[in-house]
Formats: sequence, C-alpha cells, structure tokens
Amino acid sequence: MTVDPATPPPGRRLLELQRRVEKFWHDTDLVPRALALHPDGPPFRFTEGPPTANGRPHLGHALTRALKDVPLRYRRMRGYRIVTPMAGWDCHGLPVELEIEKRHGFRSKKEIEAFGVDRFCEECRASVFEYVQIWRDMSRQIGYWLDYDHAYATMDPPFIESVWWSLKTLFDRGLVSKGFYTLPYCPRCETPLSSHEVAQGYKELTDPSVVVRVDVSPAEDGTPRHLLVWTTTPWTLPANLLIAVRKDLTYLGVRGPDGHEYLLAQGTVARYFPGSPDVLHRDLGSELVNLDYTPLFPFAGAGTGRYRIVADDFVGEAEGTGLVHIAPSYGVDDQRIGERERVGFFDPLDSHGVFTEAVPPVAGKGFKAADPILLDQLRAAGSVFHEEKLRHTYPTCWRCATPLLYRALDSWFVRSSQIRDALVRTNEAVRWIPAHMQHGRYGNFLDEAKDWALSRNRYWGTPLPIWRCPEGHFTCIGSFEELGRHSGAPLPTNFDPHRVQVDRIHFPCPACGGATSREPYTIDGWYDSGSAPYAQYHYPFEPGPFEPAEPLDYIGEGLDQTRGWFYTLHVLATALFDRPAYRTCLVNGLLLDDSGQKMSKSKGNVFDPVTLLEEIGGDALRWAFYATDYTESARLSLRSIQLSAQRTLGTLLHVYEFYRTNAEADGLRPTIDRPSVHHLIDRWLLSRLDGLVREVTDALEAYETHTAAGAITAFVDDLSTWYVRRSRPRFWSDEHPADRHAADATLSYTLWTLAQLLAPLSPFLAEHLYQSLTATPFADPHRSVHFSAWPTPASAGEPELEHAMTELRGWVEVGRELRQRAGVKSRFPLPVFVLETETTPSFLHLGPAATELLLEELNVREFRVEAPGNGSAYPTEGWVDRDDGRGWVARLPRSPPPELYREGLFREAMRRLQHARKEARLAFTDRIHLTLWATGDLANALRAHGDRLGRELLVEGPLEVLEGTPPAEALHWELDDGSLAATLRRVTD
RNA sequence: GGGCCCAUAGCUUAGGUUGGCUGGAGCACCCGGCUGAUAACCGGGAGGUCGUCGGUUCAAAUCCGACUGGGCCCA
Repeated sequence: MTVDPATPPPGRRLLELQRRVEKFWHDTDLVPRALALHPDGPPFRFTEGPPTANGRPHLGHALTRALKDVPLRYRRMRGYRIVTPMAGWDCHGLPVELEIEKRHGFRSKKEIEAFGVDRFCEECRASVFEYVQIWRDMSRQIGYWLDYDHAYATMDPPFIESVWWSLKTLFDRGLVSKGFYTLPYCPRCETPLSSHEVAQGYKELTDPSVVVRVDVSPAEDGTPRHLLVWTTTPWTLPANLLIAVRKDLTYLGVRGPDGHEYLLAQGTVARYFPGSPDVLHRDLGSELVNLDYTPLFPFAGAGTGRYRIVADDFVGEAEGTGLVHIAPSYGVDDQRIGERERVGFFDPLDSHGVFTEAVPPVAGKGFKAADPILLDQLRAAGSVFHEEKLRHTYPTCWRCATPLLYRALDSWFVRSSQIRDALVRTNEAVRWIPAHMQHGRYGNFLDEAKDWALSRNRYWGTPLPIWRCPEGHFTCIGSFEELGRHSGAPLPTNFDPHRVQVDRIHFPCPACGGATSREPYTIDGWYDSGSAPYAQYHYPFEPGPFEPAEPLDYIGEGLDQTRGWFYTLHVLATALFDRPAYRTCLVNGLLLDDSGQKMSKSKGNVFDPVTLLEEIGGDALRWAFYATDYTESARLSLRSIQLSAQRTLGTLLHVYEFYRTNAEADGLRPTIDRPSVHHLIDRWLLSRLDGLVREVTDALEAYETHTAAGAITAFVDDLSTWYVRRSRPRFWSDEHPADRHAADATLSYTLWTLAQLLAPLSPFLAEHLYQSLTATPFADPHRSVHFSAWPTPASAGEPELEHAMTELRGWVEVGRELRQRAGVKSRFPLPVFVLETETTPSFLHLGPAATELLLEELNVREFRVEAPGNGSAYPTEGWVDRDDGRGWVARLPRSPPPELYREGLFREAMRRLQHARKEARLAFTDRIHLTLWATGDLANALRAHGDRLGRELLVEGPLEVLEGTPPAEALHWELDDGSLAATLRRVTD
C-alpha cells in the first residue's frame, strides 16, 4: 500500500463524503424510514414554522434549520416518536401578491381588479412554490430532515377550513370583532398591517422636524402670542383638530427675538431659546386648557369648528415643545383624544394616501410629497418657527418598503388584549431558551398585548369567513359544510375557499333573513401560520395526531419571530385551548457579518446558503453555527466558517484515516463493542469517552448545542494529540499483538461511539464514520447511524486516572520547556528528568506505565523524584530548572552524554532515511538495498546502531556505512555533525 | 423616551449561577521541534487596565449600582 501524496483538504473531503452519504440515503430511501422510527415510542411534538417558498432562502434560514434539526435527531435516537416531522409552507399574503404585481407592472389595487381578482389569485397560487425546489435542496444539503413530500401548505382547503374553525371559535367567544382602530397602513398596498408586520420594516429615514407657531389671542398689552408646536409629519397638520398639553407641566411665555410671546413647556425652552430669554408668563398646563387657537389650515368639514387646547398625560418634554398637535385620524393617541373630546375625524387622504379635494393646496399629492408644499406655504405665512432634518427609524412596509402612515380605519380584530391575563399565565409554563425571553422581551410584549389587526384589504389570503347583512348582523362560518348548509346547496367537492369563488356565495341572514355578503377581507397570514399546529392535520375535521390539551414539546425559530410566529401561536393556543402553544421555545440570534453588521441584502454582505453549501457541505456549515452560543447574535465570515470545519471535523477525519490505514494493512475488523482494556492510555481514553457521552447527553437535553459541540471538539483534540500520538507505535508493532489489538479496538470503539454522538450534530460525517466502521459500508439499507440508539456511558469513568493524566501532561510541558531552554532537540535522549518535591506526583500512583509515557514523550531515560534541599547536587552549569514557587522544582541536564548523543544522531539520520523511503513512494512493507556514506561522529553512530537501522528501514542484506565520496546520484544531507549520503533501491523479487 | 441582550488578547471565544492560587483555549504572528496522519501534528514566545467609574468584601472578570459603546425590539 502506498501513501497518497495528495490527500484532499478536509473541507473537500467532507463534501465528497457527504455526496457519498447522500447517495446512500437516496438509494435506500432512508430518510422517510428514519422519520417513521419508533411508532410506539413516547411522542415528541413538533411543528415546522412554515417559511415562504416564493423567495430564496438566506443564511439565517440555514442557521435556524440546522439548529431545529439537532433536538429532533437527538430525540429520535432516544426512542421518541416525532409528532410529526411534517414540512410546511406559508403560502398567503403580500409577498406573493407583490411578485405577481411586479410581473404585470401593477401599481394599484384598481389595476388588479381590472385584471381580474380570480386570475390574479390563480397566478399567486401558481407562484407560491416558485423556489420550493431551492428550499428543499438547501434543506437536504444542511441535513434538515422533514417529510417534504407530504408538507402542509397554508393555502390548502383543509388547512383553510381549520383556520375558519378557529376563527369561528374565537368569534363565538367574542374575541373577533370589528371596530375603528388606528393602524399602520401601507398606501401602496392599500391595506393595514399588523404590529408584527410593522416590526419587520423599521428603516432609517430623514424627515423634516418642524416647530410651527400657532396664533392665540394677543396678551393684554397687545403683544402677539403664539403656541409652539413640534411635528415631524407636516402632512398631518391639515387634519389638526386640537392641541394637547399636560396638566402638571409648567409652560412659559417667552419673549422671542421679534418681541412676540411664545408658549412652550419649561423643560423645552433651552432647546429653542439659547441663553436666558425673558419669561413673560408662567402657567401650569391645566391653566391653558380650553384656550382657543387659530388653525393653520382651516378646512370646511373639519372637526367642530372650534380649535382649542386639551390636556393629556401622554404629553412629555423629552422631545418638541410640550405642546402636541392632535390629528385624530393619524395616530393612536390622537384618535383616543379626539374621541374623548368628541371632535370627530378629518381624514383628507384617499386609500392611496393621496390628498383629496378637501385640502386644495395639496390635492392629488401623496402624503409624503405634500410635506414640502405645506412647509413652503407655512414659511410664506411666517408660521415656521424652527426647522431641521431628523434622522430616525420609521416604519415602512415590510414587503414594498413604502413608508407607512398611521390612520384610523374600520377593520376586524382579534381582541387579544381581552385575554392578556391568560396570555401572561400560559407563558409561565413555557421554557424559553434563552430564559430571559420569558419575562424579558417576550414577557414585556405580552404585558402590553394589544388587539391584533386581523383583516387585510387584499386578495390572496385566507378569506375572512364572516358574512354581513344590510342590517349589520354578522354570521361567522366555521366549516365548508356549514357554508353549504347556509347557502342551501352543498359546496362542490373541489371547492376552493379563496377569493373570488367564496365572494360569490350569499345566503339569507339567520337573524333577519336579509341577503348577506362576505366581508371583503382576507386575514393576516400570521394567523395561518399560528394555526399550523392544528390546521396542518385538518383538525377538528379529520382524526389525526393533534390533541387539544397538548402543547408542542418544542419549536425553534429566529429572534425575529418574537412578535411573529411565537406570538400568533401563543395567542391562538391560549384563546382556543387555554394552554401554551409550546413547552420549549428555542430562539436563535441574528447573523452578523464579520464586522458585526446585520446581514442584509441592501448592505451586500449576505452569503447565499445554496452556493455556500455546494462549496463546503452541510456538516461544515452546521459546525460553524455550533461554534458559538446560538442564542446570541453570531458573527460569521467565509473564513471563520471554513476554519471551524477544519478544526474538529478535519482532525477527526485524520484520526479515522490513521485508524483505517493501519487496520487495512493488518486486515483488522473494527470493534464496535466496548473492549475490556488494561493499558493505561486505553483506560484513560475510555474514561474520557464515558465522560463525553455524559456531557453531550446533558448538553443536548438542555438544548445547548454549542456546549455539546464544544465538548466533542475538546475530546477530538485529546484523541488526536494525546491518545493517537502517544499510541502510534502500538498500531504497527508486531511484537505485542495483544496490545496492538487493544489499541485498535479502543480506537475503533471510540470512533464508533463518536459517530453516534455526532449523529445529531453533523449527520453526514457521522454516517460516513459509522458506515466505514461496519464490515460492509453503505451496503445494508437497515444500518445507519440515524437508526441507532443514543449511547449511554458504560462506566462511571476513572476520575483519578483522568486527573493524574492531566497532571502528567503538565509535566511533559514543563519538560519540553526545559529542553527548549537547554537547546536539546527531542530526538536526542537525555539521561534523567528530576522532580524535586515533598508531594508524590499523582501519576506515580498509576504505576510504571504512566512513568513510561512520560519518559517516551520527553525522550529521557529515567524519571526521579527527590526530596527538596538536594539542590546543591545540581550545579547550575550542567542543568536547567524550573521552580514554580510552590514547592515543585523540575530539572533537566543541559546536554546528553556522548553515547546518548550518538543515539540522537542516529535518529536524525533515521528520520531522513525514512523520509527518503516515502519520497521514493515505497510501501511500508517494501524491502530495500541501502548504502550509506557518512563522516565523523555520525558514521560511528550509524555503525553503533546498524542493526536497528537495518530492521526499521527494512534493509535487505548487509548495511554498509562507507567513508569517502558518495556517487553523484546519491541522496545527500548536511547534518550538525557531518554529512550523510545514501543510495536506496527497492528489492524487486 | 421605555425594554431586552452583549462587552475577556489583533480576531473567535472558555470561565461568571456557587467571588479565592499565576484568567484558559483556538486562529493569525515570531522562534523551535516532530515525521509509519503530511494541505496534518507538537512545544515555546509575544500579546489581556477581563468596556469605564464607583460600591460590597480579607479578596471581584465573577456580586451590586451608574455610565459608555454595540445589537435588537417597542414608543
């Protein structure tokens, strides 16, 4: 057997073995068989958070999918039945509609309606799965095992019917109702959005920041007086109906440069009047209430015709002037105050956010475009007191990036605020990872749970199943059968509950008999995905694994789902079943690039996971994700990803290659049963291994993937750099076949166990290792690491042995340091290593084998422990020492005596000759003819150890060491003590 | 303005819940070694005000408070 001079790098080899493993899984149809394991095992309930398959996956999706996969694989190996590993896809909503709008160049709903809502929806349906193949490929490459052939889809009629069932259940409990609410509204999509949609779209924007002056009646002495009012949305000024102050704030009347008097809150004066301006008046806010002012833009039909100051506690001094302009149509507080003061609403924008004729100066202008025009007009009128630009985060539409506006609208709601106490209570039963989510970010959010804006004025979504008659009676429909019953004829068997079909259905109002029509809304797509735990099984219409009393055992998604899926699952589970939706919720942090910036398309710092996986493979990427605590945001660069693969997985592959090379040479079979071992280092390794099994088990029980990976990394390092390095000669020694067998069995058993521990973490490498350690790799479709049971520790381990070994390794380090200081290479044996101490080193209790290990590692002939105080026996010239100041002094001679020096020289020569063998591409077993030329001490050294040299280099016939001039074709080396030359020829039989 | 999280070497980080000997690793760097794993391996060196300030304590990276910086969320 020859050594392959061009072994590919670990990254490449990981990818190659992944392909081999994938082929095996594919050819044997292994994945579905693995997913169906343990049909009688205890259930482990899980629901896949459905991604939207009409967009490409990004790296964050790969992260979440890898992390979600680990507990599922682990539980399966522990004998659980996963209920159920069903993939799922989110199909409805604006993202899909937008793609179709783009395709046709539509810019408004009018164009969609002209095109035909039914055709539009058909195109939406057809495009939903545009990228599903890329998603499946990505999931396969990252090793995220789900049943993709039987995935649920939120647009499937059975899914929708379950959603209708849940809506009706909530409706009957009074938790779904219609009202006038101030909502974030996208003028481009012409629909309101929910708070969790808004959360996705905050952006840095620059807006005008303006303080306008509003006239009030002059002071008694005739000095003109003005209120100072701050706004960043000048376009709302035409809709102003009131100005608010806070009762308990002090307001000052300050003399301006023009001599006029300006009113503003005391705490804000410094912001607009530098120095110490004249204070003409001092009033409490309560004294200003009911003061009339002259509106900046008085428009017919607006308000009550009287413009006045009111009081409200939401006013503060932190920003602006402490006087707040109130436009009841355009803000949550504005609406509340407007309703309280009974001034009505004035909303001069149409559904596109364009001003109507009600505001002539800007009629036909979009609300944002109106800002500069209105400002010009105010400047011309002398009403602008102060202006600047303000950079702040402002909500934009999460899909089309249009700035949103808050406006009061008629819409349908889930009254989640009514069940706030229950939401808080059920959250107490959730185990959040990280734990601070429970009462931190998520808990705080629940404490202030607002009503959930449910209806969308859109087309492609689950239609709201509520019909209304002219009298205003609402009928909520909870099943297709019920709808058929109401309409007097059963629905067709292929009934599709989307618009427009469902809009065509009318029936007599059960209350008054009037003709009903469906409320023309679709619902928030987050309601669909929040329904997945029951709707994926068409609950309650078909028998299935869903049990109303049982939360999911586990879900996992990114932090961005706090107000998204985590929330809608929770609201629906609490409202419908009075329990949490999930017992354990894994929340992973965001991905940042190597400079700590959030990865986003606009910054151009995103990795395409598909390309990345093609290059480095799933295990390498997964291992990069395990490098840090996933609950915190992770910095990733291409380099860091490649490195983390190299470190543990690459080293492990090398260890396996080492094992395989030796085992193959000897025709040995791997041992997968735990060997009974006697050799010290074998016992040490198996004790370490038992400890590792415990550590990894504990970590995976606690969902601490990174801790499990870290423990494996540390173990692989010990395995490679101590066990294998220290045991190497045992693997090819013919002198002690029993010992050789023990080493072999220990290593193969260890690799076998490692394969199982790695199965949840790096499923491809684990399978490769496992298969390679069987007699017939990739041959038996019923053998897979992913069918195997999770390993259990075979013993309590030998902690004192592990501890003593650690100490021994510490003395090795000290010894090496001394060697380095003495300037003696490891190849030159030294006579003794002395430890001066009162305490017996613990490794001495392990018997002679431990000392032997130390002697070999340090290449010294004797280890001696002496009582302190013998220091005088070691004159400083001949010795180097290290005193740790705590009663331990280590000593080493500065140089070897002549005989040992010659042995070192001999080993120097050996090493070069062995290298030459390899260069000549000889197999370990090839015998050679060898002639040497050497000078000086070197020649003596070679002659003195000629037998050994001949034996180890497999020299046939007599070994000659000549003096004089070697032939030109000989190999040639210059050593410290003379030159060496050799001719070397393979014996051809 | 409010909330949550984070801050340890140039970079990635362990340790922190339970305060205690000289704060561990890996990558990169410099020097050296090894050679039946070879695009691998081993040792040594240099590199740390453990973000800043204050408090508790015999003793603080660790506990408490404030601040600064970063990230995320909300208003």
